This record gives sequence, C-alpha cells and structure tokens, in this order.
Amino acid sequence: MVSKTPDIPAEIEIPDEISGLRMTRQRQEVYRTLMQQRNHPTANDVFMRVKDRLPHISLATVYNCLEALVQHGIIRQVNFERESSRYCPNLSEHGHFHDATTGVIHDVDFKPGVNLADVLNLPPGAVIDDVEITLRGKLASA
Amino acid sequence: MVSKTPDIPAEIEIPDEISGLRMTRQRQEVYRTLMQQRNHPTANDVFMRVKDRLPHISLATVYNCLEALVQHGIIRQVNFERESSRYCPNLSEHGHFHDATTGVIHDVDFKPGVNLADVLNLPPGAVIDDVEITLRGKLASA
DNA sequence: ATCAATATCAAGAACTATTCCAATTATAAT
DNA sequence: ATTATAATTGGAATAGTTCTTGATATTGAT
Ligand SMILES: [Mn+2]
Ligand SMILES: [Mn+2]
Ligand SMILES: [Zn+2]
Ligand SMILES: [Zn+2]
Repeated sequence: MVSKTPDIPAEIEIPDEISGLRMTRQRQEVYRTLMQQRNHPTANDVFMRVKDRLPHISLATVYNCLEALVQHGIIRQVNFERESSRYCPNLSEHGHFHDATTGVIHDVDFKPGVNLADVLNLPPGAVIDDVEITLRGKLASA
Repeated sequence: MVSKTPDIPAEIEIPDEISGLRMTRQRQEVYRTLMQQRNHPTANDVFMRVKDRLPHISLATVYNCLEALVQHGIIRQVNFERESSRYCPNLSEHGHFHDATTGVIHDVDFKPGVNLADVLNLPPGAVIDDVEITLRGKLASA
C-alpha cells in the first residue's frame, strides 16, 4: 500500500534563486517539505520525507541544505533544550510553545506594539539583534 | 606560584541536605563553584574549577551533580543554540542576554507585573509551566 | 560548444557533548 | 557489624552534527 492521500494538496512554486542562494533540486525539496510540514521537523524528519522525491539524497545533504537555507534567512533553526534542532519556515518574528502532553510545537506570535524593554530589565546600552522565546506547558483539553 | 588571591573571598555555607537532596562533598563543591563563578559556566568549566578542591572528581560526576541539582531546582540549566549547556544558580525567573562581542552572558530580570499573555498571542487554553527568553546582541561600548 | 573555475552533493569518517555501564566506595538503616 | 541503598569513577557507548574527500553539476568565459 504505497499510495496515500496527501494531506496538503498543492505544489509549491519555488524560484530558481532566493536571496542569492542557488535553489538546487535538493534545496527545493528540503524547502518544500518545510513549507508543507509546518510542525517543526528535525533534520531527520526532513530527510525521511524528502527521500520520497529524491531517493538518492543523503542526510549530510539535508543538513547542508538546511544550513544554507538558515544562513540565507529563508528558514529558521529552533532548539529545545538539548533535543535535535528543528526547522521552521515561519519568518515572522515568533516564539514557540511546546505542548508537554502532545509534543506539538505551536508558533506563538508577538502582540503588536510590544517592545522588550517594557518587559525586561535589559543591561544598559544593550542592542538586541535576536530574540528567542520558548514556552513549555499544557493545553487545557476541555 | 600556586597561591592566588581569590576574587571572591567568603566561604559559602552549604547545608547537608537541600530539598531532599543529599549534599555530598562533590555536590557541595559543584554548587559552591556555581555560586562563586556566576558567569554561567559549562560542565567542563565547573569540572576544571572543582578539580582544585577535589582532584579525584570525574567529569561524569560533575554531570551527575549538575543533573541532581537541576532536578531538585537548586540550579538551572541554560542552553544557547547547540552549544554546551551552561549552569546558573540564579533561581529568580530571568532570561539571558548573550553579548556577541564579549561572549558574556548577562542575567535579565523580568519587569515586575508583566505577564506573558500581554506580550504573546498564546494558543487558547495554554497553561505555561516554563518560560525561556534568550537575547543576543551587543552592549554599546561607549 | 568547449573548457576552466566554482559550487554542490554523497558517503562515510570524525567530532563532541552527554549518557550509560560496571565496579568500587560511601552513607544510611537495622 | 551487617546489609541495603545511593553516589562516584573511569571508560565505553551514543547521537546529533560537522568534516573530508572525491564525484557531479553548474556557471561564465572563450
Ligand atoms: Mn520528529
Ligand atoms: Mn567556557
Ligand atoms: Zn516556528
Ligand atoms: Zn542565569
């Protein structure tokens, strides 16, 4: 039983080049996978997925692709504790909520008009380049 | 030249048992090191430090001690990206600012009376058990 | 189209932080 | 003292990731 109903239908159009990065077949498929599978998969998750379309791809190449995409700001790498890195195509500034019961990772948007200095006692003169917010907890089931 | 002026003078009094955890000599020294060296050292940093006082301690033991202390809520483990874990004896709820130029990690306190729901669009029904805020940037040198 | 220069890929080896394991030692309970 | 339990040690094992090297592919001149 090989055929499966794909849960996400559409083909995604990916240009030949994104912000100076050559979009090879491998990079396209890695990127496509992240766009379709928006649950923050690990490199290995992506690897297994991409193999359906590129049976000869190697895990090292998936790592290379992910790194290239991250470096060019096309996707983001997200880490939870010491677990394997996960990858996220959501480029809007957001944090992550890790549901302890289901294991699902939810994107959490920042409310508009909030700035960090309102919330945190930053060291004087600090210029923030990057913010990472990670929450752990449970979703009330009822 | 073995003698050194200690930059932090006082001996720290550590009880025999903290919140049900037996405070062995090794755990005491690991904890003492963290209290004295408050710059978020790695397990290996702690190991090298503790060896001055316990020359026979092993790295595995340092890891064991750190884990025990973390588990009992006596210290916190903090992670940056995929770097080695760091350890922090500051139990007040706080985040971390990583100065890119010096590499120094600063504790960042939350402003009083702020709650996350003001700042983030949490998924409905989310109960937050743990928050982790990490900032990267630079400190204006002037 | 041909060629040289450059970039990417694949496979496996190497690396490193951390954990596991088995044997020994220390502590606690009786 | 004896026994049971917990902690420590040193080394081996693990796992995620990175590195290396040779093969392929792509680009940009000629
Ligand atoms: Mn997974
Ligand atoms: Mn260090
Ligand atoms: Zn995300
Ligand atoms: Zn801290």
